[in-house]
This record gives sequence, structure tokens and C-alpha cells, in this order.
Amino acid sequence: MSTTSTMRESPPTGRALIRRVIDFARTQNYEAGDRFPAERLFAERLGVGRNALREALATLESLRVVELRPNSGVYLRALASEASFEAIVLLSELGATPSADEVRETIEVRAPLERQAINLACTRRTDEDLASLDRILADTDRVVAAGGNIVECDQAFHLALAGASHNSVLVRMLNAFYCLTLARRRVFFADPRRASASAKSHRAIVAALRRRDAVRAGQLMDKHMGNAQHYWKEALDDGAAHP
Amino acid sequence: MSTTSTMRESPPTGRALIRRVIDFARTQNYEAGDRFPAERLFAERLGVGRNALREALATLESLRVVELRPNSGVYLRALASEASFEAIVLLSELGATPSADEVRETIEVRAPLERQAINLACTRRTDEDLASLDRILADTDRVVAAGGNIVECDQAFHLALAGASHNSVLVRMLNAFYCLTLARRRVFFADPRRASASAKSHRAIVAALRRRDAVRAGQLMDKHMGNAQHYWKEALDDGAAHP
DNA sequence: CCACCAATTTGGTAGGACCAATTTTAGGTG
DNA sequence: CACCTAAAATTGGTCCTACCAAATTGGTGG
Repeated sequence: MSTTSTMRESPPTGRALIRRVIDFARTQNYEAGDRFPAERLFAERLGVGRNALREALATLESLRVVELRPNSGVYLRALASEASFEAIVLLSELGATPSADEVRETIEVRAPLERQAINLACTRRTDEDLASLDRILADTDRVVAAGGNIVECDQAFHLALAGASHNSVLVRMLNAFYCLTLARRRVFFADPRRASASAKSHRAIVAALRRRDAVRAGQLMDKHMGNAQHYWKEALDDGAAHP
Repeated sequence: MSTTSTMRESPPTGRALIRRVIDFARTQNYEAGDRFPAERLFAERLGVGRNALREALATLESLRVVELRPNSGVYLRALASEASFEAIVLLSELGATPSADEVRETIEVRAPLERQAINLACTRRTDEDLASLDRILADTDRVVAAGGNIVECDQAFHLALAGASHNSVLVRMLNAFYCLTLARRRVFFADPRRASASAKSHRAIVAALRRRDAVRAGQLMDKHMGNAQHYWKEALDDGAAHP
């Protein structure tokens, strides 16, 4: 390590910078409409170059977390309403642990989307969609038998199901949820009993989809989502909910 | 076309750069997994500095349009599945006109979300939520009477409705839809008959919400969404759908 | 043929220098 | 004093050059 005038344990740049910016706003008790320090000053205060800071700000702007007014400054937006859902996804990838409320809210939104996906899929699915789902189901069984974690299979299943709706907007939105909940679901599927239960549930949904039985498929999906909600409610109530 | 090397009628930087990057991938027939030119070369080819290009790439990365692999390059992702919904919002703000299919897909996703919003709102709404909605309704009437465009009122209404669900994830997602459809809805509400019809519809929804009548409110919302879908289907089928 | 090392490539970052638009300030005028 | 104007400071937007670190590549020698 040598000398470097300033010795930082780790380069504070990159994605971490985005978190630093958010944390700055939080610790300074920023509210919607408040202005961040001027770029040059802000960059110096954060100990990074203006370039890196501007990249972080560009990202936050595209996620509607901040607003960039030319020749004026960077302003914080109303996080709970204006900011995009992707902002949550990004923050979670940066290590922010979601609260019990956030998990509940997430599932409350995901459920009707999955419902719509299976509903549309029942009328639009092709034989290729079905074949793809069958392959994923078989893969899942293999992984379950081997005692592995089926989180990737689960993701592939739901993504294929969304794909069978032939609605790319739906696919993109649900994919965001999968990105957001990947870490949580990995923990969930660590228990082999839950893995096999999930696999069974998936199989039933595909069976209904094969018959194009939208009513039955919808019921099964609701139940599937209800299980997730129930699990996370319990896990968070007596687990991580102790700040 | 002359030589070119550099003929720039206007400074090609800023948000427009993002569009240029997308267009580059499109014209080069890029597919998922393909790598963009090295930053230095790419920046030169686009006639911009590396900084501006990196800001654009940082934005596209946060929207999951591209993937940045350190010391390797920038790779295009599968737009229709991996890219975020926000990417569509951004592109639309950059002037990309949506196709009839995209509008259909958008409404197919928005409808169940609005449905869920009104559903949750019926059990969670506070008197303040109701008062806020009443104010917006009154504003709407004022604007309608004055012959103005109620698009802002419409947006405020749906946003307040989403807020009454007390689910911030839902609020954020629906807000993205409003950003995406703002321009379209402005055109829609140019017709005063549609404006007053919409105002009437909103009033009925609030009435049901006041009684916490989730069933009725849901029906009304479905109808409200159905109208929108019907309108855009017609408008796009014999309008802009001629490439 | 394989292991190993050096040059090249590539993204990541810093810092300086301008530009243009905006805001603020200072100055001069009625 | 009030008012208008012009200069100066502020601020975001962009470009450029120089490094660094990691990964790739291409020899080269065992």
C-alpha cells in the first residue's frame, strides 16, 4: 500500500458511491426538494472525483431519486412517490435490508402481476412456452433430488411463465421483482421441504396452464403468492424486525 | 453525406446521447450479449467525450439495458426481458413513439395494478386520503368548466388513489406508468367530452371508496381501464400504426 | 505442450480546463 | 433612494490527459 497521500481502506467509488449519496441525504435529514451541495464541493466532501460523482448522480436521476436542474443543482425527489421501483431494486443490491413493511408491499404488488401473467398466459401460451416450462420443471426436480438450491429454477419458472403471457412489460416488471427478491428467496429455498413444496405448486400451475384453465391457474397462483406472503410475514415479525 | 467525421448540427450530448447509444445498437443489429466498442473508440465514434458516454452507460446499466463488465466491456442485455420498465419510460421521454402493441401491453399491466390499488385503498384509506381526493375532484371540475386540459388532474387523481393504498411500491410503479403515458393522455384529454366523462368516472370511484365498497370500486376501475384500452386500440389501429 | 512473464487492452478514477447559462453583486445613473 | 445595467462569481455540462488495476493476449523459454 504505499503511500498515497490519502489512504482509504477501500475505494469508495463505483456503485458504493450511489449508496454514499443516499446515505448523505439520509444523515443530513434531507427532504423532498432539498438541494445537494455543488458538485465540486460534494465530490470533495465524499472524497471522490467529480466524474464518479456525476455518474452516480446520472444513475440516481434516471431512477427519479434526484432531479438535475442545469445551472442550478441536484435536488432530492419524494422517495416514496416519485422515485422509481428500480431505485428500490438498486438499493437492495447495494445491501439495504428491506423492512417488514417493504416486503409486504412488494408482495402486495407482485401478486396481482403474477395473477395477470398467468391469466394472459392461459389464453396466449404456445406449445413452445409449455415445453420450456416442462424443461424448467424437470430441471427443478433434478436440483431438488440433488439437494441443491432451486432459487435459479424458481426464477426461471416465473420468468418463463411471464414470458408465456407474451407481454414484455409484464416480463420486465416481474423480472425487477425477481432481482429484488433474489437474496431473500435464496434463503427461503435453503429448506428442502419448501423447495419440494414449491416445485409441486409449480407443477400444478403448469398443468392448469396446459388445459388453459385460467380460473384454476389463478387460484393456484394466489395460493402460491399467499404462501410467500405468509412466510415472510412470520420470518420478519420475529426475526430481522429488531432495529 | 459528406464526410463527416464530424458534422454536428447540435451538441449531441446529454440525454440525447442515451438515445444515440440505443440507436447505435439498433442500427448495428446488436443482439443480447453483443459487446459495444471500447469506451474510447465508442466515444470518438459518437463524437462525444468519454465522460459523457460513461454517464449514459451508467444510466443504461442502472436500467438493465446494458451490462458493464469491468475490464471487459459493455454488453447489451435482452431488452424484452431483462431491461427494466423504466427503460421504456426513459425511451419514451426521449421521443420514441410507442407501438400499438406496447400500448396494449402497458394497459394490460396497469389495469391490475390500479385494481389492486383501489382494492387496498378501500380497506386502508383515511379521511385525509378522501379529503385529498375530493379536492382533486373539485379541481378537475374547475378545469373542465374552464375548458382546460385535465391531464394533470387526472394524474393527481390516480396518484392520490394509489397513495390511499398506503403501499409505496404500488405508488412508485403506477407513477412510472403516469410518466410513460403523460404525453398520450394529454392528447386523449384534449377532447372535453372525454374529460368530463373521466371526471364523472373518477367521482363514482371516490364514492365507492368512501363507502369502502371494494367490489363496486373495482368494477368501476375495471371499466375505467377498459375505456382507456378501447380508446387506444382504436386510435392506434387506424392512426399511427403505419410504419 | 505447457507454464510463465511482459506488453497490450480495457474499464475505473482523478483532476484540470473550458463553456454556457444563471445568479449574484457592484456600480453608475436618473 | 430607486432602478437599471454590466461585471463577477456560481454551477452544471463537457472534454481531455494521465494514471491505476485487472484481464487478456502473445510470446518465450523450459
